[in-house]
Order: sequence, then C-alpha cells, then structure tokens
Amino acid sequence: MTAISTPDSTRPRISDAEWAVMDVLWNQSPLASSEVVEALESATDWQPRTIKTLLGRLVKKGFVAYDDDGPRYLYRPRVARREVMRRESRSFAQRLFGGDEASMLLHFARTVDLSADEAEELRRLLDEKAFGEADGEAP
Amino acid sequence: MTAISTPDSTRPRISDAEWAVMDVLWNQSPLASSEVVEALESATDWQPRTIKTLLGRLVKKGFVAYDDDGPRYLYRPRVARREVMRRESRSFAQRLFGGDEASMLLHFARTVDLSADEAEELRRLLDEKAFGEADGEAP
DNA sequence: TGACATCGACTACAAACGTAGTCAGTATTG
DNA sequence: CAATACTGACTACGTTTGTAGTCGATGTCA
Repeated sequence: MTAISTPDSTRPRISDAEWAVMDVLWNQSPLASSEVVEALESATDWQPRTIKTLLGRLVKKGFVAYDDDGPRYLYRPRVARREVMRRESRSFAQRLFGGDEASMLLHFARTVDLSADEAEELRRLLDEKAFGEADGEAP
Repeated sequence: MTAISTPDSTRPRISDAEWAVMDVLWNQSPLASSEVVEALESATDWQPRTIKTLLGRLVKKGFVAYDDDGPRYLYRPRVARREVMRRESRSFAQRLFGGDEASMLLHFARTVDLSADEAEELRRLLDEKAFGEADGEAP
C-alpha cells in the first residue's frame, strides 16, 4: 500500500537555513550581502558571517547568482520560488504520501483549520478547476 | 510579508532514509530486523546492515522501541504516524509558507491535480467542517 | 594618512546523514 | 560437532548542515 521513498541524493538541495536566505532574495533582489544580513537580523540570531556562508553555499549549489558591483556582489536567485516550491512539495509528498499529492491535499484539508473566507476561497478554486479540465495547465 | 523559519534543531528528526524504515513499521509491527530488511529490499537498494543501522538510530532517537524476543529483537514504532506527519507538515509549512498552513493548503489546492472523485471528497470535507465549528478539534 | 570596518575567499568543526564494515555471540544445518 | 549464517553492538567514513573564525584586500572616516 504505502509507497516507500528512498532519498533523492542527486542534485543539491536547499537546506532549512539556506531557505531563509532564498526567501529574502525571492522577496527582493538583487541585494548586497549586507542587505541580506539586515533582512535576516530581526528574524534570526545568526551572525553576519553565517549568512555570508549560506550565501556562498547557495552560489556553489547554483541556486543563487551574483553580479560584481564594484566593491561588493549583488546576489539574486537563479531559480524561481515557484519551481523550488514545486520540487519541495513533490519530495514532501513523496516522503509522506508515497508521491500521491492528491492524498496529501486531502490530508491537509482534514487537518488544517480554515477560516470561513479561506474555505470559501478553496471552494472557489475547486469550482474553477471543475471547468478548465481536459487540457494541461491553464495559464 | 514572508515569514522566515530558522531551523528547529531541538528534538531529533526522522531523516529521509529513516522515514522509509518507519513506514515499514507503521504498516506492520512488531517486526524483526530481518523482516524490515525484507520489506525494504524491493523498494530500495540498501544493504541489510544499512537498514540495521537505521533501525538502531531510530531506537536511539526514541522513535522506535524493541522487545527482546529470544534470539532477536522485535521492533515497533513508539510514535504514531499521525503525530509525526503532523509535526512534519508543520515544519514543512513553516519552511515554505512561514507557518501559514491555510495558505499552504490553498497553494496545494491550486497546484495539485484532482480527479473528480477527489474534488468531490474535498468538497465534502469542507462541508463537514462548515458544521463542527466553534469548539476545537472534533474527535 | 592612519585606524578601523567590510567584503569575499578560505578554513573549522561538531552533529546528522547515507551507507556500510567488523566482531563476538548464538542459531541452524549438514 | 563443525561450518556457516544471522544478530545486535560498535566503528567508519565521506558529505551536508549549522554555525562560525581567519585573512588579505579594499573602502571609509576622523
């Protein structure tokens, strides 16, 4: 019944700490490292060097690019948040639901509390989907 | 806007590889290590000792218990799948959605393809929820 | 102009992880 | 009984991750 997911281990992944950095860059970019540090200062208790290290690792892993801007670098994401979220979601679904994303969705629908507005939004989404069938993705 | 999640790093986590082992035990337990190995043999290409190591780590982390059964141990989960899924879901939501599980649910509702049946099931869930309001969790 | 602040490059180091190997005891089997 | 197989305990080892430190070049401010 339950499918088993052997870990991926192929391409590099964005670690938890690195994710926080990506998050900053996805919100606004390009940014100098000092600006990334600034953005994370309030939300974390990381030292600036820690953040620099994370930036460097993200560059090495190919998730972030930088442009030389005189004295410093300007960093920007090289991958769209949407795509990374897609990959992460898939791997999460793989791990917990044997890859069955629909059953993952239903699971969350059961366990997550929704406000009335959110429930309505969800219903609306379902209605929209009920049309748009029969051809791939609707842009 | 976007909340940032600094990694948890408190209690031990179930790693990807370990998850596959938990999955076996959640499906059936107690099991001897050889039976766990057998169950994973088809799904993975791990050596038996690797699986033993994973079992040992899960025991040390407190996610698995064993009973002495003569020559060998019989392993069983010490945590309910449901609870671990809950924790994992929360940490996933934390990472990708700043902890906003409702927006995670809506995200998946947008990106996951549902069959007509599944869509209907989801609608039904929403209807059920529309009642049962006004006191915490319904058992 | 000299002291200090920053930047990026490189290095550090312990814990977790993926993936096993060795070893001593015990069970099984010919 | 002897050879073999399997068990759990302990050890191993390269990589990733969290969390920085050092160092040399360069920019800034008094």
